Amino acid sequence: MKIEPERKATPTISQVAAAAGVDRSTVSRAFTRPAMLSSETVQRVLAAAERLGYVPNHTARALSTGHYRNVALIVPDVANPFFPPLISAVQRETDRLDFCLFLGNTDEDPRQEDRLVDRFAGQVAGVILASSRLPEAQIRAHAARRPLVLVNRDVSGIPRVLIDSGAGVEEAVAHLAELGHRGIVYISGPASSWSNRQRRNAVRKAAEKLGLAHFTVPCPMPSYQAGRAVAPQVLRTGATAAIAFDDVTAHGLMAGLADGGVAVPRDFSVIGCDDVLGAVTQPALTTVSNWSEEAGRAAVSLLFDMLQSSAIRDVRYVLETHLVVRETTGPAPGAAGGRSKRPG
Amino acid sequence: MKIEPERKATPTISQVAAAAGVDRSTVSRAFTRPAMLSSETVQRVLAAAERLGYVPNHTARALSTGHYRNVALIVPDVANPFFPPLISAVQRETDRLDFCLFLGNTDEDPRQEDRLVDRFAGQVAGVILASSRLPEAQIRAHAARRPLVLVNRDVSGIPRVLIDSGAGVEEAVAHLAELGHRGIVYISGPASSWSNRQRRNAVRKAAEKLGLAHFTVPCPMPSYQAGRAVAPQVLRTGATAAIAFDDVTAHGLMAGLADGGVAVPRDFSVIGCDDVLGAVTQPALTTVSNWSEEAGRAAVSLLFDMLQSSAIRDVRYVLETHLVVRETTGPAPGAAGGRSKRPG
DNA sequence: CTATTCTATGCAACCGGTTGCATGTCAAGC
DNA sequence: GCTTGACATGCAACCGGTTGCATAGAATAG
Repeated sequence: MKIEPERKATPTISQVAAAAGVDRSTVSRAFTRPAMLSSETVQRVLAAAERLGYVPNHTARALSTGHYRNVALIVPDVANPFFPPLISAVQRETDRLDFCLFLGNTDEDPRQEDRLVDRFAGQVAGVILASSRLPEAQIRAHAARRPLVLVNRDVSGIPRVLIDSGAGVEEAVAHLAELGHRGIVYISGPASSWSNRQRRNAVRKAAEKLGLAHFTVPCPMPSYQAGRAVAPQVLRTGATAAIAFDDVTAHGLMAGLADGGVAVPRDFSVIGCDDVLGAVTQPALTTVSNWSEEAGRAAVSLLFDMLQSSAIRDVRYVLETHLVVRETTGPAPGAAGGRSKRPG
Repeated sequence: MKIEPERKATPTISQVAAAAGVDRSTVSRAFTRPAMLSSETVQRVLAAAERLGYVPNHTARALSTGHYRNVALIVPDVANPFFPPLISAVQRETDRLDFCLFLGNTDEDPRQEDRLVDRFAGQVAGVILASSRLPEAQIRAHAARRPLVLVNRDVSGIPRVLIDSGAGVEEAVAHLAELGHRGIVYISGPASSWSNRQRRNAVRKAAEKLGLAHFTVPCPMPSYQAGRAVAPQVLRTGATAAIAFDDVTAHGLMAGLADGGVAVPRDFSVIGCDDVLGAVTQPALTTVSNWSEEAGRAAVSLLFDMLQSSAIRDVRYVLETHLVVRETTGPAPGAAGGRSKRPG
């Protein structure tokens, strides 16, 4: 009466051994260390395996070797366009190294993030945490139990790859100053986001250095809708330009401005972060570049470094960013700024 | 001299057994069937486990039970906005059922798809293949070996969830006809895509029924760039409206039309498919709806049905679509059509 | 008070591979 | 021609759990 649903007729090493007339260990070696066997035997075993449709069982192998050829990647929101390129890169890399990738989605919820890490434990070689929303103590606790790499989260002692938007944001502020803007707004992202803190600080520092007035408008979620909703609040500051936490928020803001009859870039300038929308907005969005694919690749690389030498070093892998000027920034309205177009 | 990188100090069932002064099997039962033991023993074992920081090993359990509490999802392109909501839904569902999710990305390459299915085999309870580009024979071969569910691929005998864009596309053609358009273009997607064939056929059938001229312009990849590139070719047909394989292609087409000075919807009408861009294009895209989240949920549900009752039935789960009219469709230029705005 | 049924636990085999060691074989070395 | 060694393969233990069956002790029945 018991149901045996998933036990399909997958041949095991024993069946291949029987078919080839050798010991199970020989079959195993034919796959893992063929050089150890006579090429004739290898041929015979491989032929038998092929004929039976044998595929080595990952699980059994992991159990006996203790090496789980799996990696887990945990992200806050698959649907946020920042992540798909990263996910894609991580998948490509792990795949190249013959590993399988587990994907976890936390919906921006730290508790869920915690649960996922534990769930994956025991079947992965290591974990990559992208844009973790977990408190530092918990990250450390997890890192103590298993190889762990962070993306866009700066915890000393834990290998991490950081996309340093600081430089790009600085350029962005300078660009706005040069266009004659005297007041700018930063539209913030999730409070627990490292990138958000980094960007906010960069805006503040650069604005102060250049003598610009600066404001922060909070935006709870990095989404189009949320960005659209904060437009009135942004305008109320009296600033003439905004730098948003990410492109999606910036895109929403543009829509919100359009709703209020404010033209971009004539009346107001907008800059995003992450460059994930490419030039697909109308007008094309000026933004801070961001090689998230590169970040994914680097994260996998770091993780495998850890697996190979257990001497856990303190690695901090920083990726540069810069400003990509497109069409959403222009001279400050009214002001005499912007070296061109001086109204007669 | 051997490196033991990933073997962290995780206690095993044996150590807990020793600490609690019982047999390994008793420890196992304390976790899996506590009712079978005296509550006193359970307490003692659990206490010992707690003290040692014992966590059951997923891999070992899977090996001995034959139940892998993992599911694999394979998609052609994580970065295509059609997939993230689907991925997210699948992840959420598997998670709810206490399963882990493997993610595979094939880059639209059938060979890669094939390799991935095999790689995941042996550590998953089942596989979900979304928008498979594999020939039917190979899909059948894989389905014969393990529980398999298809999304947007119609192979009889294999449980599948289909997003029936037929109805929505028909509505789209009717909508264009009503607006006075006499010639329409279908911009096709990947040749091996079931959705593409379905949409192309729906356009043809509906156009013939309504007496519209129809053309097909091939577009190798469903991407913004590719869509943009085919604009001249689309215009050359002399049609006044286009239905694109997906929103991304449609969005690209809009850009391509703008490049050529063609205004949407004044000079040309555009309709997408999948409704993944929401209202974020400018003007907002008229499109065919598409609950890809619902598809993800349904796929997981089907897969678990299969796991529970091995009586593999022929399930064909169809999701409806309809036209979402926004701002990229308007009366045919010049023509007397469109019941409003009759030029004097 | 003995025979019988439960109940709680231990024993040992098994899942599907891997791997250290033992063994058998054949060729080269002296 | 016999020893020595290299090479190819088999044997069996092991990875960390699960589970059918056996058994001992307690509870129940007669």
